[in-house]
Amino acid sequence: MATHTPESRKARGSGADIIQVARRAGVSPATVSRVTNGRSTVARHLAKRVWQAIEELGYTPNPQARALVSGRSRVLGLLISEITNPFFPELMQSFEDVAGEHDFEVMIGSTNYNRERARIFIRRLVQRRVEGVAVMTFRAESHFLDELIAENIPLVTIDVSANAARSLVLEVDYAQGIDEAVQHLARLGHRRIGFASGPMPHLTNLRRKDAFLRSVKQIGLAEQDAPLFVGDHTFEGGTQAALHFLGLDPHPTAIVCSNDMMAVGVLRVMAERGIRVPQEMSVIGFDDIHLAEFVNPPLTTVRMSRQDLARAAYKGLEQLWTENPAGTRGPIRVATSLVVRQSTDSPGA
Amino acid sequence: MATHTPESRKARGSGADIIQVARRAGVSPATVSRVTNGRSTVARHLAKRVWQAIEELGYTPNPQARALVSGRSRVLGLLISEITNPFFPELMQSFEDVAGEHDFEVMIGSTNYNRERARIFIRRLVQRRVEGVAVMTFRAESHFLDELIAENIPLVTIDVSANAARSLVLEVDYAQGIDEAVQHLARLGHRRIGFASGPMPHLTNLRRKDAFLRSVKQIGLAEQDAPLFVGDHTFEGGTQAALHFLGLDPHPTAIVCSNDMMAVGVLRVMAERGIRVPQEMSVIGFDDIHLAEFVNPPLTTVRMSRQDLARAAYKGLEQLWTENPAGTRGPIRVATSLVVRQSTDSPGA
DNA sequence: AATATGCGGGAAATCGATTTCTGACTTTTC
DNA sequence: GAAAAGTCAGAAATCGATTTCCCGCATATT
Repeated sequence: MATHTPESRKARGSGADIIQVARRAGVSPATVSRVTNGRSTVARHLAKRVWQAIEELGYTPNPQARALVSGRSRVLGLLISEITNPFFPELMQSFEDVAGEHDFEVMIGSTNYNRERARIFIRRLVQRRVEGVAVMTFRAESHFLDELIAENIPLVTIDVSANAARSLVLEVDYAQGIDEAVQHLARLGHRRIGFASGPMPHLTNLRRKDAFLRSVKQIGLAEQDAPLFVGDHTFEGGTQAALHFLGLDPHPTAIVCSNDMMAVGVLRVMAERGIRVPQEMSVIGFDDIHLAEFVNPPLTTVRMSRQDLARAAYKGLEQLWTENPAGTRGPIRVATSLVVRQSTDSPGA
Repeated sequence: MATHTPESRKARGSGADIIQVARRAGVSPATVSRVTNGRSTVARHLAKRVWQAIEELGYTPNPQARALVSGRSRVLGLLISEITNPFFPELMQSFEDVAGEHDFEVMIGSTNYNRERARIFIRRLVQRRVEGVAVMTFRAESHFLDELIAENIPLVTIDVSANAARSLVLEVDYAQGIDEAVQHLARLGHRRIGFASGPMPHLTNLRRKDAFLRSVKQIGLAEQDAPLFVGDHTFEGGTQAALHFLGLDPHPTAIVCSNDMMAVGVLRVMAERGIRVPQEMSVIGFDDIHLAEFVNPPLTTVRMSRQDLARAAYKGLEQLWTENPAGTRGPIRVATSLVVRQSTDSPGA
C-alpha cells in the first residue's frame, strides 16, 4: 500500500509536452501530432521546425495520453509455464525484442503450473488493457484463457487452439527435428531407441511422441525396439526414465527425450551408474536450452528457435489485428532442427 | 510498423467506464472515484451501491486514464545483465511478484553486456515514464544510467552507487556466506583453497574476493595457500580457472568460485580429467542458481536469495518515493548463506 | 473567368479517470 | 438559538495526447 508524496508528480525531469513543442515551433498541437505520427502530410518547412523543437525540448509523447485517446495501450502479454526452465527466459527475451521493435511493451507472467497464479496474471493483463497475448505454455488448459476470450483479446497459442474467434495457433514442426534425430541415430547404428516423453495431457507431448513413433517406423524398427516412458518434463522425470530404460533387457542404446531437462536427468543417472555417454549410451534432448551446452557431455538436441517462435507469435498477433477476413489465415509454422554435440555416437564406440 | 484497423478500438469487450458505473449507482463519477480509491469518505449506502454497480458491470479503472491525471504510470523498470544466467530470471520473477502486489507492472531489459542494448532499453523506460528502476546488473557502468538520472527517476542499484540524488544502494553481505563456505571447507580439513574470481572492474567481484581473503586469513591460511584466479564469470572462465589451479604444484584441494556458472565450468574440467568431485576436489559456487541442483555432483554454493533481493530493491524504491528527508535512509542489507550439497567433502575422502 | 476540387493546418472535442472547487446540509459551540 | 465549523457529494477543471471538423487558399476543370 505504497503512497507517494504529491510532490513526486511535478518532480519529474525535462518532461516537455506537446503544447510547449507547438509553441516553440510556432504551430498548433495538432500539427505536432501530425508530424510525430506521420499520418497526414505537413509542409516541409513546418515539419522541420517541429522536429527541431522536439529535439531541443527532448520531447517524447506521453504514452498514457496517447493510449487513452487512441484506445491502444501498446502493451502485450506473454504467458509462460515456468521461469526456471531456461527455454522460457530466452523466448521471453526474443519476444520482448520483437515487440520492442514495434513499440510494444510486454507483460510477462509465469504460471509455474499454478492455476491461481495464472488467474491473477490474466486479471492483470485485462486490467492493463493489453492488445494481445502470446500463450507460450505448451499446456492445454484453455479455461485459463476464458477471461481473455471474454474480453475479445487477440490470442496466439502453441499447438493447442484456444477455440476463440480472435485466436490463432502456431504449429511447431516437431516431426522435422525428431526425424533428423532418429535418422542421425540410425546412421550411427542404433537399432534400439527409447523415447522419454513428457506428460500426456499436453498436446505438445503427444505430437512429439507421434513424430518419434513415425520416425522409428520409417527406419524400420519394430515396436518393442522403440520403448516409451512417460515422465513429467523435469529433471526427476528424466532420472525415472533413465532407470526405467536401464531396467529393460536388452536396454536401448540410445534415449531420445521430449525436452532437455529430462535429458539432463538421464545424463545424471548414467554418470552415477558409471555408464559412459556417448560410448555406452547416446542421449538426445529437445529444446536446446542454454544449459545443453554445459552439461557433460554437451547435449545433442533438437532445437526450436526462440527467435523463430517469438517472431511467429508476434506475426500471429499482427494477423489477428488486421483481421484479414478472407485473409491468408494459413497456419504459421515454426521449424525445428537437430544440433549435434557430443552425447551421441555409435553404440559401443 | 504495424497499423491497426480503426475498428479495433470499439471492438473491446465489456469495458464499462466510470460514467456508466456512476449512472447505474445513481451517483456522480467523482463519488465512484472516491469509492474505488478509498481516499475520502463516502456514505455507507452509496458506497455499497457503487460497489454493486462495479461488480455488475465488471468495471476496472482504465490505467492509462488514471496514470495520465495522477502523473504516475505504475510501471517500474528492471535492468539485468544477461537472461541466460538463471539467477536473473528467478530474480525477475520475484521482482515482478513484489511489484504486482503493489499494483506495479515491470518492464524488463537485459543488457547482455551490450552498451547499445542497454541504451535502447533505458530510452524505452524513460519514454514509458517508469516511476523507478532496479538496476540489478552487478556492473559499475553507471554512465548507462545517466539518462535516468537526468530524468530524476528513482534508482536502486547493487553494490555500486549510481551517484545520484534519488538513488540508493543495496548492500549484499557477501562476507557472511563466503565465511560460512570457507569455514565449512576448513572444518572438512582443507588447507589449500583456490578462489576463482569474476572480472575485477566489477565491484561485486572485488567484494567477493576481499571477503574470501579475509576468511582464509581468519582460518590461518598463508597467502600462497589461497591462490586467486581472475576469470570472467562464465562457464569458460570456470574451465580456465580449473586448469590454472590444477597446474599449480601443489594444487588446491578445494576451489571456491565467484559464481555458479564458473563452478559448473570447474566441474566439467574435473570430469574430463577424471578427477572425482568431491573426493579429490571440493567445489563451491556462488548464487545458487536452479542449475546448481542438477549438475553432477549437486553443487554446494552460497545462496543469495532472489526473493530477499527483489524485496529489498522494491523497498529501496519505496524509500526513495517517500523521500524521507531526515529518514531512516540506513543501508538496506541482503543476506547470503551457504547451501551444502554434494560437491564438498574432506580431501582424499 | 467562374466554379469545383483538394489540401494543409488551426480550433475544439474527445478519451477516462482524478482532483479541486463549491454549495447544501448537519453538527458543534458559546 | 444563531453563528461557526465540518461533512459529503456533485459540477467542472485537468492530465496530454489524437482526431474530427471546418475554413482558407491554391490548383484543376469547363
